[in-house]
Amino acid sequence: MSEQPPSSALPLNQVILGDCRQVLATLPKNSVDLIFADPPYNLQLRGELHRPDLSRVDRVDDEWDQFEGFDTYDQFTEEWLSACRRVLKPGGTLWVIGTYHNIYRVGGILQNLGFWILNDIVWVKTNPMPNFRGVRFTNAHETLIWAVKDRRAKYTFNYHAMKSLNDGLQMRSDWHLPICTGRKRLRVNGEKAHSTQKPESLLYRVLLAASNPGDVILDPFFGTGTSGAVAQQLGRQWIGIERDPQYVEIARQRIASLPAAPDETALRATPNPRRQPRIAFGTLLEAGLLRPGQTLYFGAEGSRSAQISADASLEYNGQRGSIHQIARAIQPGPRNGWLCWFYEDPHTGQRRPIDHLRQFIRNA
Amino acid sequence: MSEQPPSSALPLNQVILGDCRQVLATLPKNSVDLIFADPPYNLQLRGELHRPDLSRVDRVDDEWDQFEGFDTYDQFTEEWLSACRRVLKPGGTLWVIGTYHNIYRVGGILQNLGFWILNDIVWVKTNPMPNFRGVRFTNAHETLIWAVKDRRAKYTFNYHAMKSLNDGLQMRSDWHLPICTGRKRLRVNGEKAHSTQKPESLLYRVLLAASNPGDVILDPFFGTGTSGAVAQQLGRQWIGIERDPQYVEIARQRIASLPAAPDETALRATPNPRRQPRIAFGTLLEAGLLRPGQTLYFGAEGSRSAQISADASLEYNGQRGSIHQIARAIQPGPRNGWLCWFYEDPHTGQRRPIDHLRQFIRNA
DNA sequence: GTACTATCTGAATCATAGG
DNA sequence: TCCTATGATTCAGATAGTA
Repeated sequence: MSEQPPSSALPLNQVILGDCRQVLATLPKNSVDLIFADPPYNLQLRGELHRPDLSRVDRVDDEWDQFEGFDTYDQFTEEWLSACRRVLKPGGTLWVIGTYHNIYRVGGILQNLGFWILNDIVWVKTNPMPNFRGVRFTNAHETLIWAVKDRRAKYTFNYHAMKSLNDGLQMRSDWHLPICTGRKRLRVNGEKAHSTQKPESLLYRVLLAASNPGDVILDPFFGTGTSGAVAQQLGRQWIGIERDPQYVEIARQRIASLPAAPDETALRATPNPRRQPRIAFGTLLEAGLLRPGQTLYFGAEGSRSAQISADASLEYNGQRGSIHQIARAIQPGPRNGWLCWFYEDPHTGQRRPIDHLRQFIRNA
Repeated sequence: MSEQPPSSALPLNQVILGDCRQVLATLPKNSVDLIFADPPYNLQLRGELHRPDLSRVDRVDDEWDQFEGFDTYDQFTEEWLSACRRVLKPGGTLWVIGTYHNIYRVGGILQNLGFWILNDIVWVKTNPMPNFRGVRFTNAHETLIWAVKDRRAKYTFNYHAMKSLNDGLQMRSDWHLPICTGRKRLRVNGEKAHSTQKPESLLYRVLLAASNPGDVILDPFFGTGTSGAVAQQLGRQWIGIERDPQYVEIARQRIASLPAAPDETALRATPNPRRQPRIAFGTLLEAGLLRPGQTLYFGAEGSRSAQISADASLEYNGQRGSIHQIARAIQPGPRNGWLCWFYEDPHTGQRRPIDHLRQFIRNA
């Protein structure tokens, strides 16, 4: 769980009707853990919402108009990305999904705003729509960008949960998932309710990877509410912002009809192995497991050795320092002294790593 | 074949030493059919990285990848992209490869310059380097952008060749190919000659998809010349531009030592779509296990033989078709081409069924 | 020659708590 | 902000060496 959000000020688990640029300005800054955004592809598509004559809008072949189109889209993009950045916690992360029509604009602008890209992910569609005219490659993927607000801040990544989800191997940046079809596709009067409904499997992986139960998930282009539905089922809090009243209504009904969230044990992701309490090397002396003057050997077989001083420093060829420092002096590079140094078992005469003695302390 | 290039003015099949921004300015405009560009990625790596076994990762720290910031990188990008655009024919296409470090800058800028994106392609690596610290997703892909100079112009896309290469299914925007390792990786004194050498299979697919024999292929960041080597083997003309004299020398030697290009019939792409076996025969070509123009023998001892075309079809006595179709043409009845056709082992001279190579791929 | 093992490596924005 | 100590962390494939 992340640090406590000022959740009293947040309209949690609600769909808010409005343009995300204005709505986001009303929310407290540094209050959201994760933002998932599925923005409109370009200005032309946005225009389609207002003007019925799609073909005219689509026939932008004049170079100036084209540039004009990019300019307007870029401005829109910069506005909603800035507004998102303000409400994110420093270690909060942004996910944006798009295609080649818009993702290069979005990616460049979010970098300019100071977002730090952690990965880009390709959603490889197992069942994409073919290219009917045979003039290009089948457009079989979409791209997600995962970025943190502040490069130096600690972000949430449930590494072990992802590894577990991927059958014991590290989760990779290519996700092979089917598109949303069949019963999962929301319909109104037989027609699909939203033209770009994302599959819940995609959001499941995003939220499981980069948030914890109780975290606040915000979606500035909520549409029919896939992100909210998955957040609800995964025990996350959510905020949806959507401009279209019809979508808002569909999303509200969709989420209201969900079963109650599973209990918390089911939601807990594969945890990181618990951090072991820190034990100082000197503790081994105090416990009598090693004594001053005793010899430690570098490696299980090598001949190099050092003497333990009463203050738990090692003495080696006139040098003096911690088990880590002396190990690095012998073999430059990152060294964990606990694994480098061996003591001689007084009974068997065998060498054992001093890490065994530390385990002994920890278990006691 | 595209319209006639003013090839007299072009320095064909040569590596030119110099900065591509200056060199491109000396070439005639509207003269090049396809540009493949693998620009510096601007990786911005910080400290050293070690594997869990404490071995050090040999990072990309070449001088050519150092930029002061996004501003400098953007300016550099705009300059080389503009210079490329000038020499391209109106229907010529540009391919650029990159990762999230740079591809959003590059993609945005090329759109601003008037390039029209046709597809983006993800090269999904079958054997990427893992994320050793477990703090992100394994970075398992790179992105290629395919764009045409003039949106209204006719560009080259060998749809049926791609379909044939993909075993009768439309070629998709996700390409699953291994990275360049082992013997294929050029070395100097045991060290890799170039830190970012691309696999030939990737260039093979690019050039087969978007160019025709005789076309002029230009690479402004030639490096050790993978694009030129593949162009040569596919019967395309090529121009390489490279700043580093060492890379230039390596590339020249590499291409000079190639076998002669196969004849033109072998290179002609299939005019008609065909049916699909389970494993694509074309994969053997992409993997470099067989090459265009190579001879296959019908049976382990017979004298009948056929030539392999670049799009993985066979040519036999003026007939053209899949390994199965041609096998049936020779011996009517149900035939499994994988078991009928034999290749000659280059070392032992023995004939072996191509099914061995399929097994090799399957095991790999 | 074969089978098995050990070693090496690849475009990577690769840690964090505590003093 | 910097420094130090401690701990957490890898997959596929090729090659070389050994039995």
